[in-house]
Amino acid sequence: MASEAVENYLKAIDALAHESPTGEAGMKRLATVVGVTTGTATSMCKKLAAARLVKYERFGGISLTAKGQAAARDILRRHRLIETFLVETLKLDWSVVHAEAERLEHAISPVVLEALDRHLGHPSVDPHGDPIPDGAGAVGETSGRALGEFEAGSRVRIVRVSDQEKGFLEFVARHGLKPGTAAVVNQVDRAAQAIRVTPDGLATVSMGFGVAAKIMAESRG
Amino acid sequence: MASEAVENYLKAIDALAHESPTGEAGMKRLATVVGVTTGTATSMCKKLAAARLVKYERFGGISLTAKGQAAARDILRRHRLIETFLVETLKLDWSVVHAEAERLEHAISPVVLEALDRHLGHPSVDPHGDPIPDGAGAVGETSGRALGEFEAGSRVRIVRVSDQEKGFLEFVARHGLKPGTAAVVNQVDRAAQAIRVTPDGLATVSMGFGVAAKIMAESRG
DNA sequence: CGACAAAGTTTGATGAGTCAAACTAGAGAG
DNA sequence: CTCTCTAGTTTGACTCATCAAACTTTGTCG
Repeated sequence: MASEAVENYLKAIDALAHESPTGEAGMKRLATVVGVTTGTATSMCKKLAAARLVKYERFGGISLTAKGQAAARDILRRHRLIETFLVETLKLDWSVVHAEAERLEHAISPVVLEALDRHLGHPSVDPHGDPIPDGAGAVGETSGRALGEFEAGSRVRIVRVSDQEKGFLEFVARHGLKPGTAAVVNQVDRAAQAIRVTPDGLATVSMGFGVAAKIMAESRG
Repeated sequence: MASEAVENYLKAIDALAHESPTGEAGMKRLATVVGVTTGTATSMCKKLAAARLVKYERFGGISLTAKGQAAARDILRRHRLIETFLVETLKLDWSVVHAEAERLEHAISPVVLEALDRHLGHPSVDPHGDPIPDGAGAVGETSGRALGEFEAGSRVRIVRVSDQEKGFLEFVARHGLKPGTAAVVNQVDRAAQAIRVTPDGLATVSMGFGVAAKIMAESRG
């Protein structure tokens, strides 16, 4: 198995590549995400390239090889199953489970992981609505559009939140906007860069486009 | 928090000190248990002494300070709660959980640990019958005598097995001698260094004194 | 006592992962 | 076309945990 450090780099490269249009990660961002200096990130990328886990050329972008992708998906599976377990079984607050899973994901063995999966009934998404890769590494499609992209008056169901930042998650939970919740998009004010949403049976919430972009929903007839 | 390596040394010193009449661990045994050379163990002991976790003098025995004991009990609590969880919640075979817990115990945070404790209903012993230290570090008394010390004909209840070796645990499970089981000690043959035991409703088992010394029981009327 | 084995210690080196700081490539502004 | 800024790279050093091998202590047995 890859070391803890290697796993963290792979996970970060995977995430950055997914959110970038070019499908490649930049060294500066990578270093920031992993929490090291750019020099450290550069030398680690060389090692990862030598191990055929990433594609890397001097001053070029960084991306995962097939082998690296497989490893990243495995880490993602561990991370998301652990998060699900922490929320479902141990009843921990979903705003803290990301950090906890970050530590545990490196220590859990395949045997324990599969037992966890069984115990949880083979869930397909984690508490944030992110898909859990299956044992073979296949990841379900991420569905839904950002709340800010709906028309005023749309009836929606929230399916996913795409940020693990504690403050954001607490905001979402406080206003009852967790995945699974039905809601109505009352207003989309392009000039004010803000929207108003009413989750079923709860108070109406206002939020800026920045936040609305991180809450994904699908239309509900 | 102490590093993973440090935690392993503390755990090993604690275990060795407990099983030694002098209450101190020897360097050779310590190195073997931790899985390093004696040179490595010596230098680590110096570091631990500098951190006031162990008492150590050149060519003298090694023992834990109060601070080291507290740390060791904390690790033991994590280890045993995790083992209990793996058996009780995830239904893993008790002969493998020791190794699994060994890895997870270093990654679990206080928040997750206490949630686990709550989920399990604050158990006082782990699946092997070993006491689980409470949050304050207090450890219950280990009760019971070795099976080999009973008189022939004693009706007993098995309370603990004091070895984590896979083959031994499988032997115990195969013959239904897990903690909690009621049994009768049929015969204690001092000359043959062997005993015969019949667990309630199961077949009679023979075992040498060596094995019998690792199965602890208490009298049952 | 003296010799020897076993236990313990020291030393020098290694690999992983990291940082700070000096340096280089490339892209956009004037 | 050059200047400058930013991203990226290189280098040298450091810490942690480790090993192999040379060396020292201690205790035991003849």
